[in-house]
Amino acid sequence: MPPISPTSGNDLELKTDNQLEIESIDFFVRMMSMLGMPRSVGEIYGLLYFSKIPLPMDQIVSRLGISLGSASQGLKTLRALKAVRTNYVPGDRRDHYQAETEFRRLFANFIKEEIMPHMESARDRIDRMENSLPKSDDENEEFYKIRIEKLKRLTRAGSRLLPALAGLLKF
Amino acid sequence: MPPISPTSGNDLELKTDNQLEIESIDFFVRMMSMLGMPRSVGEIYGLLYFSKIPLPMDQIVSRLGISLGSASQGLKTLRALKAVRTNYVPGDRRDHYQAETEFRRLFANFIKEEIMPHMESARDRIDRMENSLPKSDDENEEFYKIRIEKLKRLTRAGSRLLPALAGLLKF
DNA sequence: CAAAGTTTTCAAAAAAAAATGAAATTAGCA
DNA sequence: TGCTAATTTCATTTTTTTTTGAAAACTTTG
Repeated sequence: MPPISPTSGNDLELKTDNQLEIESIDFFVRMMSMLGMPRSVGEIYGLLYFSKIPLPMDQIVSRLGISLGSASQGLKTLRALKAVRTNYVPGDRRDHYQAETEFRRLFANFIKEEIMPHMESARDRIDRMENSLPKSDDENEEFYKIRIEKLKRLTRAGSRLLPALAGLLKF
Repeated sequence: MPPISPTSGNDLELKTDNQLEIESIDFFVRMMSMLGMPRSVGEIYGLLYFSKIPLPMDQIVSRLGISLGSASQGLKTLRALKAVRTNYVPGDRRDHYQAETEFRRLFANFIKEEIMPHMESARDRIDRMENSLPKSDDENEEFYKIRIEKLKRLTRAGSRLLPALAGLLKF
């Protein structure tokens, strides 16, 4: 699955261009995979990250050699994370995609979309733990209470710290 | 796959015990899975987290209804993360496992073991990107340089910030 | 409003990850 | 040292996730 020629350029540029693209795709495939994102999402973002011009989906498909379905689904994911924006191109009815390269914003969105919902349901589960604690105290009650308290502190710290984290990124 | 009786207690205690255990296992399965850990790892940690006494592997196996292989592999992972410690019990030749419940320490270890190695190889990959930049400048060189610079800042920020993060957890 | 181009959806296939179970290894004890 | 319990390893199976590809659903425009 060799990538198809970039929009501009002669052979030498092309080769160089591709080399950077390949490294970029490699980079983001790994980074995204750390964040639990599928390969295709990393590939798409990696391609767009070093593309000077916004690319339509069919170009993404042909350059990466992935299926339309993957591309569509991957772009949907990236849109949800606000990691790509669509660009209007006059006289072309395809959407043109461009990478959002401000990592601070990307990060903030990731936390909001992917992490925070889990924090909330974690709190619910801790509440349920408290309810399943016996009112009638047994010898272990104190032990259990301490463990539950630790979980509460953990989720509280997470809920406060994670959203603040993006702000700390002083690039 | 019903969990087998806890080491101590009558029927009522048992039931209550199990309820908390179930919630705990549920909680940690999800939390660990957010961090990319397999189900079994979350189950084991969740079980140990609310266990007052350290448990040998065969008890973990029978209570969770997982295989020996899973348990062994899961405990290996947890040991690598220092999320469990082994306990010596006189007159018993099995290892007894106990959960490390100080989340700050757990977190610090996770960052060190699971994240930092990736940051390092990310730097290598960025170096390779710079090498694949054409010396002979083309019209895009400036654009590429800026993109690469952003990646450098990202990895630098990550390498500084993440290890510091654990310290911020003021439980 | 029809036709062509574009994108989404989703059942099926493929790939990747995790769990199993039994053989191999290791470690404690008599 | 030899025996046995405990643990690890790893090829195979199972489960889960991701990708594919083609049909359905939109959308623009002639």
